[in-house]
Amino acid sequence: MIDGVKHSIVTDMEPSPAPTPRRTGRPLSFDREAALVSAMHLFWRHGYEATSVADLTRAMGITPPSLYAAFGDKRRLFLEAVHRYLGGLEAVERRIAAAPSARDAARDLLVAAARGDTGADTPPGCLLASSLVSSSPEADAVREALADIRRGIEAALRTRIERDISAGLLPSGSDAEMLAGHVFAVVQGMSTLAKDGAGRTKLMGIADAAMAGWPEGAASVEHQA
Amino acid sequence: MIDGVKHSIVTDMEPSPAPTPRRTGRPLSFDREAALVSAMHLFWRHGYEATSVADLTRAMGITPPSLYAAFGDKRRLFLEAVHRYLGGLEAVERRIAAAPSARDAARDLLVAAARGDTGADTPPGCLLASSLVSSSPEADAVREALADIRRGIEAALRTRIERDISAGLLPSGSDAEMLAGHVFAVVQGMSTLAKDGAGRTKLMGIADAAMAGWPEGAASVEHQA
DNA sequence: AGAATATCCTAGTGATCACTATGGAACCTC
DNA sequence: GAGGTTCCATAGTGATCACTAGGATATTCT
Repeated sequence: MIDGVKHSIVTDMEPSPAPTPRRTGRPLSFDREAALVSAMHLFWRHGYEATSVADLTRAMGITPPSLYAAFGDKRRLFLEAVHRYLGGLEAVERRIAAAPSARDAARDLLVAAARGDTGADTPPGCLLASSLVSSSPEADAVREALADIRRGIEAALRTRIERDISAGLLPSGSDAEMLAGHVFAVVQGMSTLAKDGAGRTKLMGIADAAMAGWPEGAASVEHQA
Repeated sequence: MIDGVKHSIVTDMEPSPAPTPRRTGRPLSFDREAALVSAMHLFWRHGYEATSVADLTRAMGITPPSLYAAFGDKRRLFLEAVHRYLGGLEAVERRIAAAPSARDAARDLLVAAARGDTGADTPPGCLLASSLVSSSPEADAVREALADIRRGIEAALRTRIERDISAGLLPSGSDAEMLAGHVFAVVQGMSTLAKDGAGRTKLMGIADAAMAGWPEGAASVEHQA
């Protein structure tokens, strides 16, 4: 609970205060969006702490003062890159909520992770899962912000599962927290496997194996109350 | 394939060259084993890169020259801590090979991970899974050594599964690589969840959920050839 | 005792860390 | 153009990084 981080889906630690379009003065000499994407790729490949500001400025093609003027500091740049990575945090959760069934939501999440972790033009693994799992004390606040995002996505999946249980589409004995936790653990784990060299075929097979235990219709189930 | 790391279970990058008992000279003024355990806990909590030599010497109660004399350097100290963490690398793989069945091996691995990730007197998460997933270029060799250990354990599980398939204890259509990969992904993922705050009850439930899809006896199976 | 050996601590190595003060340059509105 | 505003690059800040000379100290061997 460092620095007053609340357990909300939208973390307290917002990236930058919205880049309001300037009306006067010298215009930006670089493409802010392209620079952000470069930074995202660097964080994606090397993680938060192992990516230095010098690395970032080199890849983004700007000098340190420009980086700080445009993005605040390394921490906010990273969080903005994460938001950009997720295509907007809310989009992920909306997509889970809008899935035809909890099973579809779970499978979509696994397949999207398997694909995203093994893109031909992107670093292996998942930015959200692997860029900051262990941290030094001074990066703990950033880590906690990431954990908050992870917990938010997991909670969205759990909520979706609970909805299907209530609607009778899943056995009433199903444990939504464990089902969601399992799927989410696989998503996290696939990122490490991808970084260790696993390819898309393998991750897709793992997604299948993970879904094999998904409860069938509204029949008997092993965790009966 | 940095620095000639081979894909063997015992990595090229050995920790220290076996602490041979000295016969003359000033004796060690500290408990090498206790110091190693202190270092292990620090790496466990903060990861490889976020743990500085200054942090280590403070926790171990020794000065930098003593650390370097006793353990080589930070990299070798870390790898020795990992070996110590696993209770000897071979022990893990021997245990997998010696399990009564592949199913037992998988379940044991998951339960051991759930327990190990949530010990009352140890940091949350798994040293092997979480201490070095993303790395700077100069730590890549260490990361690759860790990945080698991870792949070795996964391979041991896959081999154990293949044995049961050959023996007819699992459906012949079972895919050993995917089953092992799934279990291993869950093990990795549980570590992140533990670091994000998940407790033992939750991780045990996830272990159950992961095993729910394990193929039954030698009957029909969905991945039929 | 004296020689040999190995560890001890103090103090520092150059390199890199995230980050910024300063002042000139480029754009807007007038 | 003039004045105001904002971005640019140069050049640095002190702190920390992993690591190590150098000389004193403690133990064993002869």
